[in-house]
Amino acid sequence: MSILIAEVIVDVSTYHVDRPFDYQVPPEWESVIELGCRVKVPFGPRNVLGFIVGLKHETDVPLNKLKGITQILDMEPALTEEMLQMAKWLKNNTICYEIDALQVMLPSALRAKYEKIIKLQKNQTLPEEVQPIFGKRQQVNFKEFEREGLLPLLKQLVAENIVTIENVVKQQGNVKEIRMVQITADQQLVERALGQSSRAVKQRLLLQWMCQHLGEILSPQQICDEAGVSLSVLEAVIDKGAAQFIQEEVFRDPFTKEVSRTQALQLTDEQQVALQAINTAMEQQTAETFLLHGITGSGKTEVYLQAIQKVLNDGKEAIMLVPEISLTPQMTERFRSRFGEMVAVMHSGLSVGEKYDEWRKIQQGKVKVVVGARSAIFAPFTNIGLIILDEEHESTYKQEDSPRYHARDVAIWRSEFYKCPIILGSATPALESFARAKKGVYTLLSLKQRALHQALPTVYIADMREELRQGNRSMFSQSLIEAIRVRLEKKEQMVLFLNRRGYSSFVLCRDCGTVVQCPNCDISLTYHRTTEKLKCHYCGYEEHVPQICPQCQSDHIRYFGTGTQKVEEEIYKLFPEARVLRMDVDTTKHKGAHEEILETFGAGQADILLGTQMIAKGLDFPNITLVGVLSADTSLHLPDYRAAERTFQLLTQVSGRAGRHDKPGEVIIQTYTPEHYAIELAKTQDYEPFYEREMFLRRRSSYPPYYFVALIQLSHEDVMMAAEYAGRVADWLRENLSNQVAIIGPTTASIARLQNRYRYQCLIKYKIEPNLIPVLQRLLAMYRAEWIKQGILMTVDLDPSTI
DNA sequence: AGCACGCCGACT
DNA sequence: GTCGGCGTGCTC
Repeated sequence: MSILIAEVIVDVSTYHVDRPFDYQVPPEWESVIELGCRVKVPFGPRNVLGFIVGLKHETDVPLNKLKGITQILDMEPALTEEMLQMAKWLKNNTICYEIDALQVMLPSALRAKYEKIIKLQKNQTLPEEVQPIFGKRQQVNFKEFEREGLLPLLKQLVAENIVTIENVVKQQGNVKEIRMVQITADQQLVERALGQSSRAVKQRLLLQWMCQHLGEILSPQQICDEAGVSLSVLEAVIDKGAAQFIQEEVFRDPFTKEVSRTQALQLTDEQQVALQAINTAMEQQTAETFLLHGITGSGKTEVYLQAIQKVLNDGKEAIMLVPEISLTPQMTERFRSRFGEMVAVMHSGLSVGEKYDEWRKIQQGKVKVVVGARSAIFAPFTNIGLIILDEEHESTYKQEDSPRYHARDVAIWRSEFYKCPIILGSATPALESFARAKKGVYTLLSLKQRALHQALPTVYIADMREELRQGNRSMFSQSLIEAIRVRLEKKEQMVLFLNRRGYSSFVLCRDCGTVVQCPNCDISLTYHRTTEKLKCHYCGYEEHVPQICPQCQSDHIRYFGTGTQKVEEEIYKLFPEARVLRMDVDTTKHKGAHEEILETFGAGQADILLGTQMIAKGLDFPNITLVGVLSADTSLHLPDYRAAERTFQLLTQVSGRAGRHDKPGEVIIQTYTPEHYAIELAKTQDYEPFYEREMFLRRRSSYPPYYFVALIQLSHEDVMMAAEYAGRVADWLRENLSNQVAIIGPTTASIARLQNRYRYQCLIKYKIEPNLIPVLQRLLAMYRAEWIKQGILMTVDLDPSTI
């Protein structure tokens, strides 16, 4: 009979092996093995993990070269056939290795962990030098030898066959098991035990109790508590055979708090219309993409919830993506209170084990809804009825390293696979999305009214140049100070938003103007008050705050810029009675800190919530009546064609935090460029005028959505080398791409040096270029064959989120 | 990516 | 003569 051959993608992330390798499936596993299983295979001189991507009966590989699979790691395949197809699509459309595409779909717990183990052979004795390492053990980790610098000796020991080296392949996380007790005692056994000596009163008691609970599986603790005996008694009884310990799989529970159930809310007419359109698409099983454009507070979430309810009624599954953890506590709570145990969550705040368990709940069909960040788009459902991307314009939906996928694109791919609709929801859609909706590629659904008919907050623009002219050199405009005072008096809450990007505290010499910079990157160091240190946010470099200027030795050196800590201090100077809650990377480090801060604020235990990016979204508290944006400009002047769009989105999002309930809201935006259209139009929170204006500019300079862009980044330790090869890239692209394509560059990247490497980039703008991917692949081939040896590093990003 | 193989300089 | 430096090439 013919043998079974498996095609395996091995866990080695390099282009040389980015193709399936054939392995023989041992006959006894032929009925077990399935597509998508993880397997252990010999690869060259070592063992690696791999994924079965094909099964066949023939191979071109000569039989003397064909090896067999060593082990099957999954009885139930880790990857579905859909995922295998999706991985191929990802590979071709984002230019990545297939193995990376496969890995990204799995929780990190299932990734491989490789360990080298040194085993002492039987009847062999170790020389004295290595005795202390082994102690009484029969095997030790390779690293222990390495640490002691005993590698030459190890080589000798291997040669003499005293020890052997084994490569073990494990996975990073495991199923959590707890010890339970199964009560198996039959009547006879119990009687016999009871009939014995009158001693062992406690055991007798326990046995009697067990008779009432035959066949049950309980935790040891529970049995001891209920029967009123100690653990040692239970162990004694188990010894006699009246019960036995068994290992039971459990899910680690990431939810800390109970939620009460809620019912569907009454929909407004607009919401009803939107829901109806979505429901129709679900009924007709069409892969339709809806753009749900709803102003802040218009009740998009309620539309999602009711659409998902229909999915559940139809016996299907739903994926709900949210931008990042900032949304998840409030958002997941809302989902759990509506759908209870049917919900799994997936975000970066979970431990490896928790993520694995949530993933298994999805895989085993124990839940029907997943609420999660970007990677949840790969949730292993097999009957998806609806996919939702909330705040679809968020750049966190784009993964910044390989595979550089956009969750929106994956969502569309999966919706076509399952013939189900997608909802892209936003108050400020990405220009690309709105343009597609206007063209009819997406179906536009609009919510123009706030759900509770509250008025939109009034937005006031504070011209900081004017403030400066009037001698106000503080970071607060007069109007903002006044507004804060009023809120404090009225005992209402407020949110102050600091757009910190590129504007954190730095150290500047007042004599020569030197800003202390990172020695490895062209970035100024950020001052951290808590540790009295200067830190580089890009490479992690740290140093103590200098007492004198490193340039001119002056001692007139001081801190500038506005970190959240600085703002907090300023607030206390002006309003000593104010209770400020600061939410930034420093205060949200530990697990659950996010939730704690929001809860404290929600409970009214603070007047002012002060924070960065992370408070811009989702926050929904009735008592917030003022939102202050301390500096709207910081994101406006970044060298990125999306800077204006980002600023408009951000301002609209933060403004939406005010006056969501019965109290009217007010927003104060401080800026040095009040005449900029992104700021002027944020004032009226009117998306379409902004869209028209921005589209005009995009068309004029040939940027998306009119053109597609691809970004090639290149770095080298030596400036000249980096510049030279960046030039070669540009020349080569100009030669090989059609003249319809614009190639911008080479230019220095916005951070010209990072981790001691000089960075250049080329931008490709194109409309239709069928050759683009093949040409880029040839460029990459050239890079891998020659340039990489020169120390060049190059990356290609189709559809970059920042440039 | 690892790991082995292989071909050249400084040591016992 | 040998140990070990890291260039080159392969992995079903």
